[in-house]
Amino acid sequence: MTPIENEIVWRSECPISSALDVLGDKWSLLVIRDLVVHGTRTYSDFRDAPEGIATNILATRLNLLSSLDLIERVDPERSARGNAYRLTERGAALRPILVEFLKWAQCHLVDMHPSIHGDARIR
Amino acid sequence: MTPIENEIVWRSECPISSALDVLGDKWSLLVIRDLVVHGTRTYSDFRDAPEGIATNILATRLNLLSSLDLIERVDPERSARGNAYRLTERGAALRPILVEFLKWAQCHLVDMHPSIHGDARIR
DNA sequence: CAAGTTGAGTTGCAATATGCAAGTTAGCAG
DNA sequence: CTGCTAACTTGCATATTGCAACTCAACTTG
Repeated sequence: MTPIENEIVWRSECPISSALDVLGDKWSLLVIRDLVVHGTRTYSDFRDAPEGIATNILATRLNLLSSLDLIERVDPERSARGNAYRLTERGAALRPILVEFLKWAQCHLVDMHPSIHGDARIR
Repeated sequence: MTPIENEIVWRSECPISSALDVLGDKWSLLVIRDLVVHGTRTYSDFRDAPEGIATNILATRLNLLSSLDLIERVDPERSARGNAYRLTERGAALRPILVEFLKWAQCHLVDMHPSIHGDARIR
């Protein structure tokens, strides 16, 4: 087990910049998306999502999001195997961000990405 | 002038994933933020923002966002010098995403980032 | 209970992307 | 036409991502 360095470097005191210091990459919000859509997800569920996240990236993201208290194990007592992840309250509060991304993409991305799913909804 | 490769690789047909294919990095949404807050910004305005974007990154982001029609020059006829950028309609439609990031950060990031600006508003 | 299978990661290394400093170019002011 | 400066570009060091292979512990099957 590597002692993971989770030091976030805050680029400024701007809240938006700080949110992007945490979530501003291609994968973190997709992990959150899967949890918003499905409620709980195991490691292999995430790994098998259509975007194809690499397993090392997945592991570091799950660790980072856990250490920031955005996600947690469904059963903290049990071992990793079969022990899914779910959103904490703080993580669930990211939902409106995903909703706005969804709305924007459906309005403004359809013409540059023809096969985009134009009528998806977050349940 | 380098012939810039602007090929976006779409990881899936999911709209949220596609939005992150475009905007999922630490800098793009900060450029948008500056334009949402200030209306127009020149190259040096962006460069001098507190987050300290490197000039090569800034140049590639401005090119990318322009080619995606999220931002544009205020005066398309004139040369670069003093010719600010502004949001297109498509870019301005990103505002609600930034608003949700702001709200989330102010609620949930204050305790892990003490000096965050807790009462900022997007005008 | 030994052997195989599967979930949940690690590790090593190649390919990209980011960060930093310095250099270049083209408008403008005088 | 000379110097100043905004707007980039380039080169190179460092960090992050992506891919494939490997480990390891937890079940499950005979």
